[in-house]
Amino acid sequence: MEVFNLENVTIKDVAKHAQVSIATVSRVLNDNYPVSKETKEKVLKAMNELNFKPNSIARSLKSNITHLIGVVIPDISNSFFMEIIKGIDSIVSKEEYSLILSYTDENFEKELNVLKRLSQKRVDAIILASSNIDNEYLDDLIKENIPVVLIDRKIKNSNVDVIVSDDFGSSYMLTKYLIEMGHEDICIVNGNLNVSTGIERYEGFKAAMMDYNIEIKDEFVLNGYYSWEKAYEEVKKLIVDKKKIPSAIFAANNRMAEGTMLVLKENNLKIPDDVSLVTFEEIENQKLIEPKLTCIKQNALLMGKKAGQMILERIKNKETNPKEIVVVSDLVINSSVKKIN
Amino acid sequence: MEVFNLENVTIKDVAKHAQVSIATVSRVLNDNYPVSKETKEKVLKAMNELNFKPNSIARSLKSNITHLIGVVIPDISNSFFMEIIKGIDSIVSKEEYSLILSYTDENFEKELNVLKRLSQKRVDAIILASSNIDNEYLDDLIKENIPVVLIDRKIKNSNVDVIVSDDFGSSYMLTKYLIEMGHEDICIVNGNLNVSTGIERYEGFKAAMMDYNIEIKDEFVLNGYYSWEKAYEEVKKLIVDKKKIPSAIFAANNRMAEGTMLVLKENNLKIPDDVSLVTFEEIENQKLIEPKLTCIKQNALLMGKKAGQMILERIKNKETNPKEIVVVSDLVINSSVKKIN
DNA sequence: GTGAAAGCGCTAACAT
DNA sequence: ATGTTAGCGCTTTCAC
Repeated sequence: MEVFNLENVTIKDVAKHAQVSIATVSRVLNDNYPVSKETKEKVLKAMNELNFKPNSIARSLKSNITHLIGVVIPDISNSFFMEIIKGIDSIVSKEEYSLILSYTDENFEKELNVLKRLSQKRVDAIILASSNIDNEYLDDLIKENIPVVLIDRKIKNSNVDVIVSDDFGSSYMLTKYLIEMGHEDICIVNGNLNVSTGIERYEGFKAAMMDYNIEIKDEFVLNGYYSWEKAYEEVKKLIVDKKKIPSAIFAANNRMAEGTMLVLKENNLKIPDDVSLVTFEEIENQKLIEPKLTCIKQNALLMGKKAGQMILERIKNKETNPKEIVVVSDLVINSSVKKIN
Repeated sequence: MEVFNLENVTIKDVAKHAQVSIATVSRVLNDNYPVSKETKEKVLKAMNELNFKPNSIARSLKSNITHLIGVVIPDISNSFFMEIIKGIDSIVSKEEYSLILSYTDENFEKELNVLKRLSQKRVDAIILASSNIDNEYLDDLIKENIPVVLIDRKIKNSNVDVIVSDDFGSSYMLTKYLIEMGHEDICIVNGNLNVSTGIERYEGFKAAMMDYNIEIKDEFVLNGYYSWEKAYEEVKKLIVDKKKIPSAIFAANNRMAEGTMLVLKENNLKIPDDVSLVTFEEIENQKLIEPKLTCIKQNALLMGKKAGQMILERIKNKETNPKEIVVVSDLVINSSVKKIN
């Protein structure tokens, strides 16, 4: 009785065992060229007996296909991005793709490193939520023929597929809602202003304020960089140190809304009685928290699915024109905004 | 002026351009054999000019090293597991490893598929939080010489590295706390009982109840399978349909505690006045939720870091004896348990 | 329908 | 110090 080395069985071993050539083994493996029924069975039997597993690295070397997609997001703790991942995975895993997940903590240096690593790994494509609106490295990826789909965040002068929400429009809508509820002393906790979403949400806010002829006070423009901690600090400075209490606060994402909410809670400021609060994207465990926050709710899962579909198309056909898809978001009105007058 | 095909520059191209042999190029690339200073510079210059990027697939084929680590977890929405990922990544990314992230939704079928895919991808190692305490496929991985580190969840008869919390002990401690606060009518919302943590938490609960001579009522043993939705349903059945209200509820993980909490909230049952609630692992946005839940808090980040260190050691040295590391958890006492009598 | 052989990009043993 | 060459496991062209 022969003893087989189970560790590294190659088509060569299978060929020898089945007494055929390695070409034939390859053919039954890929089922892409005619092989007689008997030979096929012989080979299949041999594969089974030897517990053969094709080496996908060798395959990749020939084919230049790794079945790997790099996903780069800023924040792995943010359920918004995790929903996106779920969406992506639900589509691409059907076609046997795996995801290399990397996160950048909104740090552009880190992002560049991560992208380089992914390109060296020869991933078939990259899905990116960049932490900088200027990203020249994107051109390198294009040159290397690695398809890129941008998700959530656009990049200036890029000529690639994009999937975003209507950040400007939604932000405008949310601000308008505050204004129509009678608020004027509105504080905005901005996101990362090096990022398209950060910019557009701020622009949407400013546009609404301007359209209603409401002045934006400098001290009410805070910079939270999409970070829980930073938002907490900044809002605390405003409310505790400067003792300025706006009538409403607009948090440009969920994490910052959470940080803001904690400041309010710690200082016994009731929402909406003392301060109103709205947020761009729902916070975690919204259902368990009083009051429920009025917010823009994005469809992260759908965004992820669209990205998955797009990237698969792009892998198959690199030459079509890039598309921009805007996934609509909802304004969800809850009880965190007080009506004034 | 020569025009270079930037897309696929190989060491061959570099060699030609620098007028040296490919071996020399390889040597400067790896810096592992003596090369004269001048030659080195020539080669480096050529690499730069051609924008050469080594093909890591070809490297992998020779070396059998992919610099890829597969991470398999049940739930990508659970911050506990995301913390673990952060811990792992913080260690292994220093050594240029990337993570292939896969999740299983507590579905063992899916887990097997995912593991197979990872093994075909020739990942250098796998970090696994299995959704089944019996996992014979583990033996296959071992045979294929893929190191495995189990995290959070043990597997029966496995002879691999393991990093867990003291589920039994912590569960015992948490239950004991409830009992010493005077509770007897305690309902447990169990996790997945095909999983070591699910079993051990339940065992810890039973042991404490037994030690204090308290009977466990059948109807108070619920099965939430570590799922938010399932826990919500089961607790609702108990409280709304059967109208049985325990004096305290023990949720065996954070997601199930959240589901439980929502049932209580929807039915106007106040914690801790009407029902006490404790949870194994802190819920999301704990700080914003009233009341703060008394809980076991695991050190997920540390668990991840340990796993990262272990896997690196294991990759370097496959032949040492497997270790089991138990990371201690804290009992965090908050205000969700009413003192009775 | 099947086999022989070249080659994907790189590493490393061997030769000089 | 540098070059030549075999070979990692697979696919695919070219013969037969």
